Amino acid sequence: MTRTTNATSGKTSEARTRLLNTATRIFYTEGIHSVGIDRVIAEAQVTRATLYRHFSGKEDLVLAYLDQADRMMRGQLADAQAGTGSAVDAVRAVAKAITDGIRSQGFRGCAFLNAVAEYPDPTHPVHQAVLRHREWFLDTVTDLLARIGDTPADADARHLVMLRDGAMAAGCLFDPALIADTFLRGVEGIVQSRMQARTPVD
Amino acid sequence: MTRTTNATSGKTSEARTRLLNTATRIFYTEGIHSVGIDRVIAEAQVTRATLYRHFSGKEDLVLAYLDQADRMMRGQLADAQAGTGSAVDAVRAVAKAITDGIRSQGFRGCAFLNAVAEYPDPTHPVHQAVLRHREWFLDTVTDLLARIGDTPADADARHLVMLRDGAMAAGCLFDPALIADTFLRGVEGIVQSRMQARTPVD
DNA sequence: TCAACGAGACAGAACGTTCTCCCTCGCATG
DNA sequence: CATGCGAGGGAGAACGTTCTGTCTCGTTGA
Repeated sequence: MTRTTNATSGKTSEARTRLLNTATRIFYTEGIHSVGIDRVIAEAQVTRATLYRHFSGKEDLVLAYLDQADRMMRGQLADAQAGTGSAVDAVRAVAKAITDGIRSQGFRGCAFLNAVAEYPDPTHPVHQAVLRHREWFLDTVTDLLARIGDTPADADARHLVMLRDGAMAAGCLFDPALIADTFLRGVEGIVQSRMQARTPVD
Repeated sequence: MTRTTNATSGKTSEARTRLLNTATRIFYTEGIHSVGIDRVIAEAQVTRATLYRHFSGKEDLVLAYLDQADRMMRGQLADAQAGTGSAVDAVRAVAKAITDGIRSQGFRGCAFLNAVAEYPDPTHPVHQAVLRHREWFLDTVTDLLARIGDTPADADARHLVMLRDGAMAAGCLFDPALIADTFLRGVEGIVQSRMQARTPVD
């Protein structure tokens, strides 16, 4: 997580920004292992030395890529929830944000699921970054669902995350509109079942 | 899809079998792009020449790996359905086969979802092999669910496949027992809703 | 006799990484 | 104001390693 800043101003380097944005675009679109450093520095229009001035290596660049994606997603979820009155609306807004992503052009699945497929080793920093992100997401969804009804939200949250994972995985392998529709129906089912606020089954 | 057979007997070469089994194990466990053919030929205890005698290249080996996985999965599903009386039992048997896989040691997610994460190009043979496999699976699930109730099965089948994709993706990133439990609950919900056999909502 | 396989050298390319050299700003100090 | 210094960046050579793929030659066994 190298974060170089201009010595004088507090702004981050332009070259670093270009580098990270280019890496994000290429890694997300084409994968990580199949993309060499040469591709990134060429399309970012920087030199090799510049890359290694800002990042300790390719792995560091990958971690920065995932870190940026993580921040963006947290921001997206915060924005989606903002302005919603009820918890139900908040869940629906989050679900809509997800389907908007799936329907958007250039959608290539979940950056974290894609990354972890290339880093199966649980001890690898990239793998662990994915696990941290997923832990945050599950916790966030659990808190959100807990505000609907009075039953424990853990199982429903896992259910929703499972649907999301499936939707994100299949969104670029099948008709995105159908995937989005299926996901939204599933989420609505979870919401409806929680709104009845029955006592726990177990 | 090179398929070399011994000229005299109709049996496939032992070296080829060793090669393919080794490739299956390593590709599934560690990914594809991060594994060189040196690893495969070393652990399969064959020479480089033998590999290129049976496969035209690494890509061909990857395709054979996925082809074998596809055949195994079709066999698993057929076995799971065999001996089940009702369609409901068949669906439950398929679901159990899936959760058995998730709970099994060495589970690393869906071989096809993992592979497609490394081959995002839709025109690539590996990517297309994944799409063919997924098409078959969705069709199979659709036929299976159509035998329960009298409502159109397409939406429910997409729902079940989405749950499966999520379960397979998260099965090696979270507690497999909880993932399996969540998946089975979701499948049971689909089955129950179909058993009520109400008329189509649309 | 002939196909399958082992052993290993080899080529050519791509990989990530480090290196030197030079230029150009911005700014702090004399 | 002038000077100089250091950081950021460009250009590119070079490192050693690894990769896929091809090659020759010897051996085995049906």
